[in-house]
Amino acid sequence: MARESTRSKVHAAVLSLAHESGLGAVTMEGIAARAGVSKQTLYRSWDSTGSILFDALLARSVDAGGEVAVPDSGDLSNDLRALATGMIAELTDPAHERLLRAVTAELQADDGLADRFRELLLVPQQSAIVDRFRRADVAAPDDVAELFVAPIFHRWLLRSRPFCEAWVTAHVERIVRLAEHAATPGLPRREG
Amino acid sequence: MARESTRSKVHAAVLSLAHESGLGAVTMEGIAARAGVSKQTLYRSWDSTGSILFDALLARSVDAGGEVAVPDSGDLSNDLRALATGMIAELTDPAHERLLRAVTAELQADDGLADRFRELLLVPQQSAIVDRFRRADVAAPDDVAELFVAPIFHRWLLRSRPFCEAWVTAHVERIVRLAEHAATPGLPRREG
Amino acid sequence: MARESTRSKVHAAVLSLAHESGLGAVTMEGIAARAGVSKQTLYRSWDSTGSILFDALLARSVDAGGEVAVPDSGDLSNDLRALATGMIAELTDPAHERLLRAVTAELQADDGLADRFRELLLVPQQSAIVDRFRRADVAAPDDVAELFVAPIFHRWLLRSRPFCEAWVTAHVERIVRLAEHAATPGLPRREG
Amino acid sequence: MARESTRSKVHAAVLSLAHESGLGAVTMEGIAARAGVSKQTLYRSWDSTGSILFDALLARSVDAGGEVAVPDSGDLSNDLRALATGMIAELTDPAHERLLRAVTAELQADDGLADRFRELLLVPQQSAIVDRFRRADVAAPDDVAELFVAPIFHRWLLRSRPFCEAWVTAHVERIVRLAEHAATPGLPRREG
DNA sequence: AAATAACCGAGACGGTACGTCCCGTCTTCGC
DNA sequence: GCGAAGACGGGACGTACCGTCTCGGTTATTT
Repeated sequence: MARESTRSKVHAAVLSLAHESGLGAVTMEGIAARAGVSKQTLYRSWDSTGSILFDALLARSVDAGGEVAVPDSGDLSNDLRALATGMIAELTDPAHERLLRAVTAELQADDGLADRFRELLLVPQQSAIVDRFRRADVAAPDDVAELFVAPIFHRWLLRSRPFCEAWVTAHVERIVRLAEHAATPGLPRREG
Repeated sequence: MARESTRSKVHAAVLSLAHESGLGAVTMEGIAARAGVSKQTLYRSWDSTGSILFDALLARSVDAGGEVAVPDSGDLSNDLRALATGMIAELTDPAHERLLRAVTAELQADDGLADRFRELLLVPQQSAIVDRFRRADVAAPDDVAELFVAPIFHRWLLRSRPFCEAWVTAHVERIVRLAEHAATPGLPRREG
Repeated sequence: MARESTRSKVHAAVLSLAHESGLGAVTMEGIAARAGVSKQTLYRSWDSTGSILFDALLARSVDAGGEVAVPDSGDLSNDLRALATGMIAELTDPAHERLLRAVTAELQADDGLADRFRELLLVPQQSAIVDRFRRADVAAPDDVAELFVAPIFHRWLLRSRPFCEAWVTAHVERIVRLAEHAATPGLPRREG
Repeated sequence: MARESTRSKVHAAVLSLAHESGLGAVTMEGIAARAGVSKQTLYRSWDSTGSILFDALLARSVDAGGEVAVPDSGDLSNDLRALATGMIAELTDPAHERLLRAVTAELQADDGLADRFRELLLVPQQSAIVDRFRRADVAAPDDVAELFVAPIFHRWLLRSRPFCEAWVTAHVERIVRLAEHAATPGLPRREG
């Protein structure tokens, strides 16, 4: 398997290409040229630009300390607001956005990639959020977490409505209200 | 602009190609060949396969009676359940899914296409749903409608979790509960 | 089929490449680049570098007036000497040799090319020589012509022995002697 | 230099590849794989597929008893006919032809290979034939031997005319006639 | 017998060329 | 005079070999 130096050269190349020239400019030949690597070396380790892109994202995420840090201050509202703000910041960060959209686009056509994406990035991240709800004794924490996260992705993926501070506040408030009503009744809750 | 017969031949060609051979097989040359039309004719009316695909989807949607029929029986829960089931059925219909995913993927890279998509397909559909909530005197009907729709798209786009009947029921119940609490208080509601 | 200007650009390119850089440097990509032509254009009209090379040689030969000029002064010895000297000059001309060797090498591996080569270049040339012998009333002119030509090619192809003036003279003398003995007896011969 | 077992494995590999898959299929990588040898081992001992091919042919020829056996029954005509028939059989033997053509093709492009080929295979073989003519007291035995051999190679290399029994007979007869006239006059000849 | 070197298999690597597909433009020719 | 048919320059695809270059794991001495 690929030498470590090769992998990192390739990762750097694909990230810079995706960032500066957009999605369509990410080609196997372009990556090879930018990384100073032969095409065969790419094909030995990856089977598509999507794989490389995903691998690069994953490596970066691992380097960056790995798991998503879900804040847990005891105040659910504040924590969710911070979380939402962070997610939005990451999704709309000009340095990342094109890259993330590229991967999302590839997911639509490549089932294998979608599987890896789900298992390695989506599930861990979502689990962390679910745990935060569970710690707040929310019933059906999976579903509530999804309800919290989905509108953010929806707006981003379908560009249906722009993000704004007011909406984040209102959204968090709605989710918290829902969570309270869904909280297991009769049990002392760690937080109010 | 293209002759009507040309447009329909092209629409038929692109739909059949997308359906039978997958996303990658939709090329300008392929469409031209399948439609019995010259490439120049395609380029005169469209600028990418995404445009053609989108145009075809739009035409089909118009032919099919146009707007999404949001049920309005007076029973919000039943109506939402029917609506959700219908959306899920359309999104996962093997005859359409590849096509819809193809367009979604193109949206990530093509801002102009994303704009047209939002204005011509997304907004009308979403408005109809918002209207349904408004008719039920739900406060912030836009946000609630989004909260209703987003998890469905989220599951479909990121393939995060499969669809199942039980989830639909629970999801609708959660949305309705939220809507009730958000309903403008003090006004007689058409439904309970 | 290819535009005439394309053909001539390609011919010029392949001839110059073969001349200056040797046999191995003649590649489809190289020809395309040198000719300012796309690879697809080459593949539309030819299936190998050998075909292009052969086509170029043929075109050049046609442009140059076509058929081999076999001298016919009435003096068989002198004519044969001139013919042999001309053939040797052409085969060893530094401007052509690599090119001719390239084609000869390709003939060994490509039956179709060998057929075309034989029919379009070899047979006409050989026929002209046979005719010269026939006009001298030589019996079995085909075989004698072959006996005349073969050693020249043999030395060239297998590099068995170098060419020199003395050998040419001796060779021609031997062939003429053989031809005289083989001449149809009892008939007045045009030449002695 | 390579271990003897390696050499023979490589020879076997290259011969079988050339035989079964044709000239183009003989590659360094293919030979290494077939022989169960690393590429580096090949490059340590040879510099091209042509070298290996030639080396294999040479080894085979040495194994087979080495020199060409030129028949010497005392009857020049019969001996030459046998010799010609043998050469033609070898050249057109389906088991060898592709291989021999491959080497001949390589000779056109590789001067060093051509030198080795001439010295190690061609000269010894040709000398044996020259000796046969010399024993028959033929004058200029080199040239006559060449005249005898050249048409056979000519027909084979340029595929100019097919081999047939009648031609062999006529060819031998012509050569013998020429040889008689060229025989040193006034000396008793060992044969008539 | 253990130490030491030479050799070898395996195969990653930067490259070049292959032959194909599709891009978007431009030209030709028939209805 | 419009439009199909398709040639054209170009760029990327994925593959096959090239010749070079480490790697370990034998072999075969050499001590």
